[in-house]
Amino acid sequence: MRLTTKGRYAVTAMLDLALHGEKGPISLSDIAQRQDISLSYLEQLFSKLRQAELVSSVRGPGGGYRLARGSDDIHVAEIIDAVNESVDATNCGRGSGCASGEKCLTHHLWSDLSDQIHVFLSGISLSGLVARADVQQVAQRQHEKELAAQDIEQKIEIIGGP
Amino acid sequence: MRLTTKGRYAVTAMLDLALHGEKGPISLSDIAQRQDISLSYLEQLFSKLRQAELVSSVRGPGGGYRLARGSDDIHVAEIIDAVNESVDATNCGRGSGCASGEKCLTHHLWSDLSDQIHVFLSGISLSGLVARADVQQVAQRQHEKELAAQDIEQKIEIIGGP
DNA sequence: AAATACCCGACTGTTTTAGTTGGTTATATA
DNA sequence: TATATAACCAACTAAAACAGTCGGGTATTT
Repeated sequence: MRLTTKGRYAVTAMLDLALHGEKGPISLSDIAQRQDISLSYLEQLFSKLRQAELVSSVRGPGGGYRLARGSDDIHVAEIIDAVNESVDATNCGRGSGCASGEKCLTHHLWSDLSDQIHVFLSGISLSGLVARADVQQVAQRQHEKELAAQDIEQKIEIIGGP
Repeated sequence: MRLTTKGRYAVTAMLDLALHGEKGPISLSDIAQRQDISLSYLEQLFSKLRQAELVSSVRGPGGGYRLARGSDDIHVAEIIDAVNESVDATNCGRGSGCASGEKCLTHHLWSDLSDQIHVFLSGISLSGLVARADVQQVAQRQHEKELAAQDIEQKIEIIGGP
């Protein structure tokens, strides 16, 4: 179990899907704009999320991604594991001949704690996060901002588009 | 809150202190041998652990480090935070003008979850880890290994030391 | 005086992050 | 059927973090 900003990006993007994915697939460029993440980086992350069968994709215009399962059935631990690509658990099993548990003792000390963290994050679902009041507040603000941006775009179009 | 092998090293080393620190200060070279971590790297980590006032040091021969507080009063979250040097929380407050919470919304989404993880790890103390049966088993094995190593050293000395 | 062991800064090689570039392929729509 | 959209894909880059090394210092015990 590893926790970096990469996992944060993935969780944030999935949370965005859970918040906006009701009416159909969401394009990555939408998520990129709303959550301020580079589009190409999102593509890399979603490639992994798709391999892990956490999302499904629809190609072509109007396409995008949607959650592969219900938001109550997707948990934070899965998302983080999907983008962090397992990483041989610890640096054991290499040169030190750690087979049969003879050496490599530090490994056990940590992996035990790591398991606990994993169990903890497996208990937090996307719907659980969505239900939180503060998250809804943020989503609301993002929605208002989006509308404002669309409004500006329309006005530009009226003044004289390409 | 970040979770990498760096934090694992720090927690493991602190656990070693909790296990062996009863009879006096423990030298870093002892920990380096037992836990198979580079001595110089440990020095860097303990520099930070000392700044965070999680350990205190004794210089000179017979010196080393000891826990600054009781092992029931030192928690995993503190240790990890100490070596990961905070990292401006998230990448906000830089170019995007995230003051007053207007922008930088993704930040809130994540930091909320991050807080939960933090609270969770704040509930796990060193003494809590020490009390675990499997940890004691590992410590016992390490102790036996240590005795065996000392035995070999003695024999070498008898045969003809420097 | 000598050995121990903390303390400190600078340096190195490797891996991971984060992002870029430049495409190809599938598909809805006009 | 042409076009725009948006997923897909691979290779590349800059910057940071990780893990460790090196060469010194300083305090303290024996």
